[in-house]
Amino acid sequence: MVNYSYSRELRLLTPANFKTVFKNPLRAGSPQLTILACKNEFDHPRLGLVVPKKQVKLAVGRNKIKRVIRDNFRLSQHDLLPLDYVIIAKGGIGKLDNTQLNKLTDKLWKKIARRYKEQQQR
RNA sequence: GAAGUUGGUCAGACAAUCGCUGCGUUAACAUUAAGUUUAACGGGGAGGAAAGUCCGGGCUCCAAUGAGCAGGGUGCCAGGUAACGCCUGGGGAGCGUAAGCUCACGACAAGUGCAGCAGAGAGAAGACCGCCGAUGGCCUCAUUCGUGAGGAACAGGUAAGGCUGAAAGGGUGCGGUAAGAGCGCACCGGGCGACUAGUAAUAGUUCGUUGCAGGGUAAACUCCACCCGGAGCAAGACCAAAUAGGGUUUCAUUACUUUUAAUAGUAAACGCGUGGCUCGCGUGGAAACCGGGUAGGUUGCUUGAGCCUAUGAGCGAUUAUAGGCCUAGACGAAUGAUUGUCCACGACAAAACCCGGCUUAUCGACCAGCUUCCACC
Repeated sequence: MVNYSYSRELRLLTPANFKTVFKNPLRAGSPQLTILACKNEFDHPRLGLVVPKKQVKLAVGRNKIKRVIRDNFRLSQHDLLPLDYVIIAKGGIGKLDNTQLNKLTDKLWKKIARRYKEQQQR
């Protein structure tokens, strides 16, 4: 059976982890979300989330976005390339409902996978 | 039944699948500074405001003998409480037919200040229009030469009426007067002092006294009474790598003296510039122990002024006793996602050391008390 758990190994835990991703990232964007990705030393992907207070005012809203994206990541973790991902929320994300948000993240996973392959071929 | 008012309760429900988190049990693994890591099972897992951070406390560290000053806060009375700026009951004022609601409600007669425009005058006020002109003077007439009558309004008197304003220095009436005026009187109102009721704020169709004495503003300074040490869980406590660095001891090293012998003793050095002094630069070994402490980790961290029920005390806030219950504890931060069914189609909004309040936001649903109106018996 496939393991869909979301343990601590799959998260970016310290500010240092985030910094390394920010330094030299691959980008895939949309008006509502941006994904940054970067190689890591593991054979599994890791996720970090950034939802600024500026973009989503209420704590309830910020939590909801994080949870939906996190769950999406958890379920699709085996299809993703083993990279460190940082997802940044942008303006207008609060207007999306859960299904829209899921579709959008799926799209961006594919997009960033394509970019990564292009870079490797070069 | 309608409208209103007060208090309280709830905060979509159910099922399946996949997760997260900490607790308990079991198993495996590891034993390095720490029961650390992994797996399985069981039973927990946001709010009435978790919010704003506006008050009050606990807790922790720092400071401290107490008191005062400064600064800040509170402000009718009594009670409740760990405490409060909160709550309860009472008084007063205002609003409402009523149930009920609202109030920053100490002192402007301690002192100092402030008040646009208008208005004559705004605080021991003032005289523009007005009223009077008794008294003194002026003019005319009469005269028994003492004065009398009339007039004007110069001096003067006055504040009734008008005017201005949010507000004009008790009100109404009668007397009084030249005209007026608490000038006098009656009634009403006010002040002061008793008395009575009440713990008190305060009240009184009570008694006496006082012509009545100066309006507002203290969220103006101020005065009076009472209260307040500072900083905060990133508080604080503990464990503690790697690397660098601190201290102590021993050994090593170097020089000199000594000895059979690094055996013993003394000094701290050694190298280079430079042969020596001085000066400058560079180097200064090893081990053990001690202390501080960074990364990181543990703890503080949820059993508490706790909740529920019953009984007693109290108008009530609350409290006493007995019994029962354990109800989130994260740290890149859990409490979710997907699908399905149903309905009244789900508001405001998420813990971060913990409590008690206040304030603000909020789709609705339900329960109880009370008031007014209508209908029926």
